[in-house]
Amino acid sequence: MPSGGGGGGGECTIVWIRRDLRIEDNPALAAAVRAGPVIAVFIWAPEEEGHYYPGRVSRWWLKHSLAQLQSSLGSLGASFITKRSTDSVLSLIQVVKSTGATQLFFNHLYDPISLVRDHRAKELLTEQGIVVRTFNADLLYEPWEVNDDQGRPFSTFSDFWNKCLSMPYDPAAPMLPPKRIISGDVSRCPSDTLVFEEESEKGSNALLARAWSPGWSNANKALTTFVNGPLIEYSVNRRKADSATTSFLSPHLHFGEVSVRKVFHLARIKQVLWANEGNTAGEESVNLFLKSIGLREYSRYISFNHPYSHEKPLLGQIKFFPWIIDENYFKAWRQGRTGYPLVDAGMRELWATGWLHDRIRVVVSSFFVKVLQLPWRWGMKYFWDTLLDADLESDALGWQYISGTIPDGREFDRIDNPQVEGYKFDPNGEYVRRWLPELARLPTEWIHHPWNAPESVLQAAGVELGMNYPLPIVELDAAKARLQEALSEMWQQEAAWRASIENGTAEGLGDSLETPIAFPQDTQMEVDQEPTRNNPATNPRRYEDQMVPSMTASLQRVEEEPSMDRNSDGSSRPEVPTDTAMNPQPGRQTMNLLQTFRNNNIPQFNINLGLQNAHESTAESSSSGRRERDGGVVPVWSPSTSSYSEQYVGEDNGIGSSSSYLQTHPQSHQLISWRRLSQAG
DNA sequence: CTGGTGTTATC
DNA sequence: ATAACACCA
Repeated sequence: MPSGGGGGGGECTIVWIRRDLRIEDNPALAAAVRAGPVIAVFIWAPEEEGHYYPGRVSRWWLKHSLAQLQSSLGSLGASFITKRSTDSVLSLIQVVKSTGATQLFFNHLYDPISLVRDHRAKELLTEQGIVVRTFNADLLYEPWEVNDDQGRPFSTFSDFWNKCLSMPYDPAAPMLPPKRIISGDVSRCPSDTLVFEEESEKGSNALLARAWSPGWSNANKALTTFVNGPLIEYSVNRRKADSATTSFLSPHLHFGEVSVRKVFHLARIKQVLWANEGNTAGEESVNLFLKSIGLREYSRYISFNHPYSHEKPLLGQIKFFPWIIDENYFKAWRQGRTGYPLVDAGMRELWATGWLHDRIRVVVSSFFVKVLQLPWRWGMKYFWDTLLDADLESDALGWQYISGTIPDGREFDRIDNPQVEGYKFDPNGEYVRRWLPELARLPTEWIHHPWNAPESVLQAAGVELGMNYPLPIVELDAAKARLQEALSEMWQQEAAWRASIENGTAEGLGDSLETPIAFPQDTQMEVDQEPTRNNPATNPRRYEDQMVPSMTASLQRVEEEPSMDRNSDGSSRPEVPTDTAMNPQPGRQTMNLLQTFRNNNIPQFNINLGLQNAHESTAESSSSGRRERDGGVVPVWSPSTSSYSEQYVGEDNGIGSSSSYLQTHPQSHQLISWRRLSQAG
């Protein structure tokens, strides 16, 4: 061990590593190295995530990524401490005390739980006399940097992204990794052994290593491979359901194994190159790829400005939507037994591999919300549990988009036709045949709508509808009709709610309806039967394995759900002072969030950063240029920063609308405006 | 030029 | 679903 020679009883800096598992372009690490002796710390406290205890494949990734980081840090000379904890902040304090460290540096995160935890970390450690500095490592621009002409946050993606692409200063250039790190003294701060996978999960996890290589250096390889290969064809290939043409960077990016800024810069370099060659297709490919990077940025932006976006719709009308609470639907969807081949193929792939092409994610989630009318949070939770790149902010954005609950989301009344989508994304049926062996012998003509196939064709293909492959769980026409009914009920309820607000009666109606539907509690989350008879029998347990760990974890805390919501509900009106006196339940995670919002006016966000030099290239100048922006502020959501939250009803004041449904429901908008006027006057 | 038809994207 | 866009007669 490189021991604490340089540190000598203190003066060292703790770098708190989280989802920034890299040594390259890691601003907190770089700054710490510059400041003197360094101790890197990783704290595993999954219980802090509440419902969002990481799923099996996600934990598998983390385990391997962490191992690689640890060995890299070790070879640079740094010590790496790992701690098992149920309270990260307390553990941090212990680490600081036992190492005599005087500084704590870490990089920003933007999910709701981190916003609260990191804020608390900063407060408590500052109280202890520790210098706390935090940095932007996860985004091209901090959420508070990207505003419209009036200094307000954008509410649509395209506006947001256009602004990002035309900022007066470029995203910071990526920094090189430190050449050598002097370690602080860790002799009095032992590490805990971290356990990321249960015995029962190991078999299933072994399969993952065939397809994926976690870790920062593998992330760099994946990036290089992509930028030098598939990127140029990205635009042409993006329509294919086969995932072979995507960047495969999302899990790497989720864990911060590679910096988005590096991704951005490398892609941009290629773009300039191709533009000079007159390769417009290549140029366009980069635009499209960067757009998906932009969506990731936007998801953080949304999460920062609306910290409940992972559980509450941003447009509030939807809270009156009569969801169909049907766990059999839910189960059929998870098992890939809906009777719609493209949907089922996607769900089987997700189940088996933890991966899904973005297109297919849209197909299956849209089916979930619009055809099955299941509550979107269930679907999001399942994605969380099963996706290798599960990411709270990105997934929340995705599901809200599909559900039509953000201003630029899909229309409420739009139902995608899986058959049509099937021929679009999988014209030859290869994808369906790969994941639905029971349909493998069906001719392409019928592969996406076997229910229409002549009996003779089905027989020849060995398909028995209702036996080895289901009939459609819901007919599309029926789904359309049912959706229309549900929507008109939603509008009626909304109108009634507004009317009752005006009368000053029935104030609570909206609240009671808004209680989110708890995640299913049944133990039947595991698969109770073989999904298909013909499925490859190579590893029949695989299906069960996939299900058990994650959903079991959610079970343990399902009972907390209602109170959690009450909290979130209270915080949704942070501007209303009378509310502050109510809901005192302290000690709850979300309560902390609530308290933070209320007690904390941290409006120091709109720092003008016009001074940024776009062309810093060395670590030194780069971070000194960045110090002002990164040095002190821990991102914490505060009502004062999002004046435009008024625009959303998510926040209970019933304002806000997407242009698309404005047109179809002008009366609703009038009511809203009227109410707004009456309030103002 | 113009209207008709087909294609594509929508976070 | 639908609007923007391209292409064509």
